[in-house]
Amino acid sequence: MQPVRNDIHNSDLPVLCQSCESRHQGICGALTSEQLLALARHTRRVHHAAGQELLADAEPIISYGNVLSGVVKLSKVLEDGRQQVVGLQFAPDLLGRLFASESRVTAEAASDVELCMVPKPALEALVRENPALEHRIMLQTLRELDEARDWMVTLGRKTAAEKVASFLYLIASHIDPTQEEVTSFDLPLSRADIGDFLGLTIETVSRQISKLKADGVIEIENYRHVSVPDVARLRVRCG
Amino acid sequence: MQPVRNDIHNSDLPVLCQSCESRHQGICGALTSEQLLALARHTRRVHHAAGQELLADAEPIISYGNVLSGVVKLSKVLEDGRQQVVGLQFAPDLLGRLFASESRVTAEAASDVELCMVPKPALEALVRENPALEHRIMLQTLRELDEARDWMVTLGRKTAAEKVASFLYLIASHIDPTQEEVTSFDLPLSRADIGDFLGLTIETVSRQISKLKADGVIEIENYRHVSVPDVARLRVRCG
DNA sequence: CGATAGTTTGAACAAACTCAAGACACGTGG
DNA sequence: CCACGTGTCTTGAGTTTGTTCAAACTATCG
Repeated sequence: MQPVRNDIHNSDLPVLCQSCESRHQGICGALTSEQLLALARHTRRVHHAAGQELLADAEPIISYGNVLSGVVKLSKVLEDGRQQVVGLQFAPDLLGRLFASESRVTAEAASDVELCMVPKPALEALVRENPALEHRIMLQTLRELDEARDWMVTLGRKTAAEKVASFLYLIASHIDPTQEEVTSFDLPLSRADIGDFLGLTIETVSRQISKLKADGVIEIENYRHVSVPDVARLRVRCG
Repeated sequence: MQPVRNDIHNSDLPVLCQSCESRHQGICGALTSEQLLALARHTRRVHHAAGQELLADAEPIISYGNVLSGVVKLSKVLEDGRQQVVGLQFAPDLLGRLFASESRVTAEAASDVELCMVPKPALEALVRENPALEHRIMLQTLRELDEARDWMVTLGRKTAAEKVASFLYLIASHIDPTQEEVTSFDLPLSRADIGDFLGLTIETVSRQISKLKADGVIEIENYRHVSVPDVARLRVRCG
C-alpha cells in the first residue's frame, strides 16, 4: 500500500488532501478538485491529545471537523453528573451537527486525534450550492442513526457480558477505516469511558473483561492492548 | 380552530392535502402546489389498526409513509427474541429510511394509525429534483438522531422510576402535534411495549406506574388513560 | 523511590428480574 | 343476563445481576 493514492487529478489537489481518507469514503468525495481547492483555503489540520474537549454541550459550533485519525467520544450528562457516551466517531466521520447553532453533545478526543477543521459558514455555503455534498452528509447521518439504534438494543436488552463483548467487537470493526475487522488493537477508551458507553460501572466492565480473558476469547496486554484470536468467538458473545 | 386552515392557494391543493399537518410542519411543506398536485396522484391514505406490521426488519421498502395520526413503534429484536423499541414516530414524521433498499427496523402501528403512503420511486425522484425536500428530510433525520441519543441516556443511566417518568413525559410532549404538552392522554403502548422501550420488564413498569399514582404524580383510568395534574412534578422525576 | 492514576478483585448490598398468583376488563356463548 | 375464557395488568416473594464500598495491584512519572 503506497502512502499517496494515485488518482487522475492528484496533482491538482491541495497537498493536504492528496492522501486524505475523507476524499475517498468521507464527505470530500462529493467535491470536484476545484471545490476542494477552494475549501482547502479555509481548512486547517489540527491535533488534539487524548482527553481534550472538542465541542461542549449547548455551546455554539464554530467549526466542523473531519476526523482523520483517532477516535472521538460523544457524550451527554445528567444534572447530577451521570454520564452516557452516545456515540464514537472514527475516520472519516464529520464532527458537528449540520445546521445546528449549538452542539447537542459533548465531544472529546478519546485517543489522540487528527481533525481537518472547516469553518461552519464555509461548509454550509458549500452545502447550499452543492446538493451532492448534503447528500453525502445525509448518508452519514442515516448511518449514525442506524448505529445509535443498534446501540439502544445493546443498552436496553443485553447483559453486562454481552455489552462488553459488543463493545470490543464494535472497536475491532471500526478502529481501522481501511479494514473490515482487526484482530489486535489498542482500546481508545478507559474503563470509565467504556462503562459510560455501556451503562455499567467500571468494576463490572473490568470483571467482564477479566472473564473474557479467562475464557480465552481475548488476550490483554498492558490494560489497553487487546488481541482477538478468533473474532467469531467474540461475536457469538454479543447476544 | 377551524378544520381546514386557510392558505393563499388552498383551492389549488389536492383535497386530501388541504387539512394535512404534513404540509405545515412535515416534509410536504417543501413542495410547491404544483409538486404537491403531481405527488398526490401517487399517494393514498391508508388506515392501520393497532398492532399491524407496517415494515419488517431486513425486508425491502416499497413505500414511504407520512404519519398523519396515531403512533408508530420502531423496534429491533435479537435472535433469542429479546426486543427493544428504538423509536416512536408521531405526526408528521416520515416512515421508512430514505435511500435504503431494506428497512433496518420493524415498524408497527402502536395505536390506530393513518398514513399517507408514497411509492418509493415517486418520493426519491422528487428528492432528486428538489434539494429543499431532501433538506427537510435531513432535518427530520437529525432530530431523530438527537432523540435516539437522548433516549440512550435514559436507557443507560436512569433508574426504573426515572425511565417510566421519562416515558410518560415523552408521550405527554409528543402525542398531539399541535400542542407542546398535554395533561391528559391515552397511552399508545401496552405495558409490554413500554417495557421494551425502556429496557425493563412488564412487572417493573407496572410497579413504577403504581408508585407514581400512589405519589399523586399521575392519575390512571382504565389502565390506558393518564392524567398529569402538574407536569413539572413529572419532569423532576425524569432524572 | 514514593506518589498517582488507572485497574482489578472481593464481599455486602440493592435494584430489577423471575416466577407465581390474583384482579380486572372485555367479549362470547349459553 | 350471567358464566366463562382470554388477554392485560397488578401485586407479592424469592432470586439474580450488577452496584457500592473497600482494599490491593500495576504502570508511569517525577
